[in-house]
Amino acid sequence: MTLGLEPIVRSSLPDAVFDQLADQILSRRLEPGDPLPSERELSTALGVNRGALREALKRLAQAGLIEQRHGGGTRVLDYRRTAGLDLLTRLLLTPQGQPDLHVARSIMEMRTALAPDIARLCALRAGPALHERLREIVGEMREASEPEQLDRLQLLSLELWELLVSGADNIAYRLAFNTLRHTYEQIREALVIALADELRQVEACAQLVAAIERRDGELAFTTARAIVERGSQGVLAAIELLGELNEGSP
Amino acid sequence: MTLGLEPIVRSSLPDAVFDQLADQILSRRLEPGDPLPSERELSTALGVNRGALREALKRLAQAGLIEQRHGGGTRVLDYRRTAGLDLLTRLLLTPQGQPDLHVARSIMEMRTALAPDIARLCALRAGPALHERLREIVGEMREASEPEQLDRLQLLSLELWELLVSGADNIAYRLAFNTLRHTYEQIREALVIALADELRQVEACAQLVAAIERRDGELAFTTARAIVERGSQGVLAAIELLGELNEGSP
DNA sequence: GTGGTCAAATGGTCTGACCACTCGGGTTGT
DNA sequence: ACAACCCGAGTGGTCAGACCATTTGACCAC
Repeated sequence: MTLGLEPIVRSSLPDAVFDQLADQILSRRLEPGDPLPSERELSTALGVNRGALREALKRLAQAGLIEQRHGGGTRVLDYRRTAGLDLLTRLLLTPQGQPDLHVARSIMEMRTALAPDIARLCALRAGPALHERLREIVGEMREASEPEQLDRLQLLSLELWELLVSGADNIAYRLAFNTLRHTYEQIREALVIALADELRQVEACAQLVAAIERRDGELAFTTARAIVERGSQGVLAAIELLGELNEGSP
Repeated sequence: MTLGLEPIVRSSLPDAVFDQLADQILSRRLEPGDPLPSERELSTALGVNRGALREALKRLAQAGLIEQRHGGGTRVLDYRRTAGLDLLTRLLLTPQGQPDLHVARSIMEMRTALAPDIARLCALRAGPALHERLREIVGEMREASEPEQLDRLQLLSLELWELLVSGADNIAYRLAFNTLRHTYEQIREALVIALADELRQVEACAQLVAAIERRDGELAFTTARAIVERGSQGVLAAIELLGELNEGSP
């Protein structure tokens, strides 16, 4: 029995402060170079303890959004120059909860650039144990495609790529994949539809796995590229359409 | 007059705590699932105030290394599944200060995958203002290559890629580039030597810029790929050699 | 077994104080 | 008039101790 229950989110005080200040900075209401109010001012203004505020500020500093100088105040940084990829998770959704099209396009492009190389390295480096698990996933994908269950196909696709990334034995790809997956999960439902074409390519996935088992890096590369481009092109086209619509009604 | 002075690092208490715990986790001395001592225990054990400790823990949680549960203790996570790309900065150097070869290889591979697409997008999207600045950089590169100044060539190369990333108009690439640059700067001096072959390709850079000015995405892609592969192959070969040496003397 | 109750341990928050550093303006010496 | 110095206000950094909120598991009643 599935009730569709979701765990209750109990956001802590520092989290709330972090969210609020991060939004102010990312929306350019606080511009790079601007000084932040003092910790004492901020804590009273936000109605939280200074300790809680400081935990939030430390996180903002780690994220590359602000810079604290002992005795010299706190300034807003230009996140486009100082923040790392992890910030993507916060950038995708605007404070109003809608996906930012420019960010979405960026993610799709990055995915298209990385996925083929991940498949290629996986073909070169994965062992038989991983091959076995890849075959299992493909088997489940086939099951989920006869009476088409897009939801399940999406989860299986994620699992497949999880395995491919593991097999690629590249920690940078592994971590970047984690970041992309976090952003992905924020709009998972919308992406089921946008990526439907890609998710339906079960046989292409089977070919990809076969190429990997034969340790054919180049074939794995091109096959993966074909799979991923199918989805990306669909999403990019949709984004372009939406962008033009938005221009008409600013 | 250049004295080669470096700014004095005044690491704060939370930073020191963060470093120490992060090293414990990344070196697997604390394994995923392991419970961390309570905040009160840790703070007395480390000799710092609980507030300072908490700021460090918050950062560890944001980095995806630990998970705090109100009332239920704090556990170590599997950073390979939960951390984002930003962690790369900490992974490259072992606690002893030596570069981790597996991480270095990963970074080189990622760079090789991203750089060509960055150049391609830059060719498609950059405007004349950027073209102008690109030409300037190439000009300076030529100056720095007659009596060969590898140091200066390295800085100019970084500037060039900084501009290319800007021109690509892709926030994901932008942020990933920031992360990679941070890791890069940690071993900049060693990389001057390892990437010498790549840095010397000033004329190839000129061709890349020319391709971008002609808005020829495909040409920019292949030219950039050629440039970057030159350096990566050298580094990868060196890494393989060092790896074999290490196996002989564990 | 099932469910309720309670106490201990843990993380979350608060208060108020003091230390360390930066910065700008006033002072001093020339 | 100018430069060097000094000092105090303001800021971030650290600390101690207390109380609140939640989890957890042991214990108990049914």
